[in-house]
Amino acid sequence: MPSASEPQDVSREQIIWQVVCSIPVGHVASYSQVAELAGFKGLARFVGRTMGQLPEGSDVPWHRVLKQDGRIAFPPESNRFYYQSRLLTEEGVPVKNGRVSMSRFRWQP
DNA sequence: AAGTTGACAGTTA
DNA sequence: ATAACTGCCAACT
Repeated sequence: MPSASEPQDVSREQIIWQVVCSIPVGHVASYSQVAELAGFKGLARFVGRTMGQLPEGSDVPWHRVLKQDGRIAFPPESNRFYYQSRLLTEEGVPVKNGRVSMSRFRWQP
């Protein structure tokens, strides 16, 4: 029996991370896309908030999740912005001006 | 209980 | 293309 103070949406986070883990290398998805695939259509912000709770050493490819227009969600010039940009580039997804071409690299399940 | 926040998105100007 | 504004909803104060 889980303690009452434990967040009860652990399964929701699991579902979201599972969807993110299914994004193939070399492809990306938007927050809203992840939300919809996870069965939480319209909850893009919730997906973003959930991503923020990922531990640093996680296997979840969080860097493959971008805004709908292909921009990185972090503030430009920030450390995380550059980090995500680097991870994507190393995977073969070019990032120009903090942005990925969704028409080319958007994951289509 | 009420107000604020946010790794978002869509519409309008 | 950019910016302002609105809608959204769970988590947090």
